[in-house]
Amino acid sequence: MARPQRRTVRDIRRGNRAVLLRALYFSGPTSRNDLTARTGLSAATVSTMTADLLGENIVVEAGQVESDGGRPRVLLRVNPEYGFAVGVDVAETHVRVGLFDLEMTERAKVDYMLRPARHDPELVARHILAGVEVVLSDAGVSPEQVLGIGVGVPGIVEPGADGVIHAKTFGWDGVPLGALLRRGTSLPLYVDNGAKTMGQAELWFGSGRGASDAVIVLLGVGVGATIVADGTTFRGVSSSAGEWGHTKIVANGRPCRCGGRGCLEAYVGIEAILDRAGVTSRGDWEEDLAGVLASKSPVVEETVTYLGVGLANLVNLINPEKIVIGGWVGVQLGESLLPDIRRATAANSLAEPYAATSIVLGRLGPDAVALGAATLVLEEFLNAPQVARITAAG
Amino acid sequence: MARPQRRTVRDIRRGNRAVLLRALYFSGPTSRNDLTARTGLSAATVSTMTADLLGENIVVEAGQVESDGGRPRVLLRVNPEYGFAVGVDVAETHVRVGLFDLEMTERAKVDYMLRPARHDPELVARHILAGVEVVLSDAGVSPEQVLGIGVGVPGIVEPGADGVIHAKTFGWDGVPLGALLRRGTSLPLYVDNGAKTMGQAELWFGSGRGASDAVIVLLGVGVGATIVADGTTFRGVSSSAGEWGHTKIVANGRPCRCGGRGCLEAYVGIEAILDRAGVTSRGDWEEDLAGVLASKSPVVEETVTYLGVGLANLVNLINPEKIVIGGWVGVQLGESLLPDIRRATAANSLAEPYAATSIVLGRLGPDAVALGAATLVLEEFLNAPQVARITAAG
DNA sequence: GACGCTTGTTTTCGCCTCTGAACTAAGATG
DNA sequence: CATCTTAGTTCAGAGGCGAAAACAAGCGTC
Repeated sequence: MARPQRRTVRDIRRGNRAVLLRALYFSGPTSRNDLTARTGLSAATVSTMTADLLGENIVVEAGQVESDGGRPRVLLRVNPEYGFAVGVDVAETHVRVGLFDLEMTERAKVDYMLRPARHDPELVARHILAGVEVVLSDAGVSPEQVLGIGVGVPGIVEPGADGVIHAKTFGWDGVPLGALLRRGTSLPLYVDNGAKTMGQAELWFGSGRGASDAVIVLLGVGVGATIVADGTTFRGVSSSAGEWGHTKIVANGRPCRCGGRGCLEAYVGIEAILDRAGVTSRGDWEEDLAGVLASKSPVVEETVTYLGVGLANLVNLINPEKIVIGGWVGVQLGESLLPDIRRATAANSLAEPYAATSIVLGRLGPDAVALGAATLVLEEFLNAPQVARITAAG
Repeated sequence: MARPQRRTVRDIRRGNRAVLLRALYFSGPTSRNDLTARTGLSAATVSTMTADLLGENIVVEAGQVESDGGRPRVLLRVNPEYGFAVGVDVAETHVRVGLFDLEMTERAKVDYMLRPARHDPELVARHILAGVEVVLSDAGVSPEQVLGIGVGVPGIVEPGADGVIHAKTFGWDGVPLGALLRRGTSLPLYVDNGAKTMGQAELWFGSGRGASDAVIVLLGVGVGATIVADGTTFRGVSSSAGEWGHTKIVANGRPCRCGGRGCLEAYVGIEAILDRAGVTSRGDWEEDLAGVLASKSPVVEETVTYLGVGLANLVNLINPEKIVIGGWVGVQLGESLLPDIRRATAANSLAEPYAATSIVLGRLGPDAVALGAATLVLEEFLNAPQVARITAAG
């Protein structure tokens, strides 16, 4: 029934430091003066703390701003090169590895194609480890500068150090990807579900920015969601919360590749849409979907309705401030049909929660999964900037 | 993106005091020695803090326990009579007001019948205010000893001081119940949805005890849920999260009294069950339901299936550690059909989250709503024991 | 250009909290 | 009654915060 186990006077410093660092990160270049206002800390505390951070090279000066008739403000910002984060997207058809600086600017990236149905865990792990070396050397960054590696994968990731993955549709059942990777690197690892890392990206840098209660849905080959409660991704007891794609919207409905029936994914996943439209794919799903959308087939309207039902269930159950529709299928549908999707959602929601929700499209492209994975590293950095690193660097 | 705005050294004391008080409350009579172990605080801190609490009469001694060969331990407990909480249940057919001590023992209660379709807000408010006076005088408790009044109501309660309620099925649309009550009392008020207060009760004192990620569902005339994430009730952006009864399980299905179609409530709410079974009620729904359950009608199996779908959606989306089935319909169904309900849920859930969930029956009776409402007061007390009160009392 | 005015940043000082260690309390044992 | 054991209290020290004084760095004015 709640477990805030705060304790000693040192925790305060740590906590306030995190607050300050976050303010600095998200407010761009800011003066100490602004920071006192933004954080609620006293000027004295801001002064000593920024002095620490400057000394550790986590924060750097960024020019001055004249203030009418007084001492000019010195602007401060997080040093984007203090450290780097690797973000990895393990998808159905490829493994993508990106290197980001602390501002989440991509410095290098590399892709490895996967032959469908060839998702050998060892191979994937080798791709990732090779990719890390490639992006580091491409960008001229040394491993000591890397704060961690975030990995977004399909399926359910067990909590725990081994990063064990269950992804039925991927052919992975109990694959300890984290352990496999740890054989090749000693950097901190963060393995998470890809829909969640994409959600993290949209929440921090995309359409979800600033929302504290939000749902970011991913529509693609699979269908998933990230539920954000009070600013934090909601994971549930075994980290599998958000399996929206396999919630049932038609009791005893269409069979789904998960083995169940009537799942949302069996109506609005790309394979389901094409199947229902009677399209036999020649390989390019995006083109196929464009064709369906252009055809004015009744399947389009049905899809919108089903999607509306799925979204409405989120509205009623979660009562989010914002719903972000992401994933390439989601964006492609949304670009032409967003008003219809909103209408369908409204028709199936209670009035009050619907009125409190805005439904928008994601605005990060296909790199969102890798970006979000890197953001896991950033989040950790902002929460507890390692003093150990600093002494090593200094 | 998270807002832990901790600040000064005083917050530590407040936080640690709350930790200590909670440990004391939930561990029953305990020695200071035990408390150091339970809270992680140092013996010194426990000593000074318990001295404070004893001085304020919030904590009292409760005997001794000999320890083989040393100084005996002095047991401490929260003083159950330090203060009292009023819990109110505003239901379709009655208003119930209960007075509880800090141990949540009911000291007095009173009921007021409501004629169906006669839910005049003024009348309800008068009943509540009258009820408070009655229970106080029955129990010989003075208003100064009351820490607050919790009220559980149907429908959606807007966040804010006025306790504005939207309950379509109740005929209330924008009723400021909080404001109405404040005209007759100056005690702290906590107005919340009845399904949520019931959930609170089951979470703190019933089958949900100890779970930090749980869902407590209420099946009765209406159908709702309390979602507990990390020990805290999840409310969403406008406090309406948990409207499980109006999530859709059959796209375009049976019409629901909310105006929508295919809602879970339209299949497993009591009216829906009786309607689908072709029963014309003669007024006693409990008896009617017992009749349907005894009849071996296929409606029973269907109901279990629909309920399983609804529960499975919670399992997939929320990934709770525990699902508690409450409400009189839920308990009546569960008593004979729990294994079937579990089976139906398993059939519609993903394997991993289902394996992590246990589905159990609620064990608090029909008073759970009022008890939970009073628990809102208790929760506040445990979080921030008012020093103002103390100086006034001492 | 000296002086005051304004605004931003740092330093000083007092107060608060926690903890470890020394100390006191209260019983058991022989 | 001396000693042992366990429980609880007191004290000194370290670390943290905020208010306010001090310092810094410009502008404007006479």
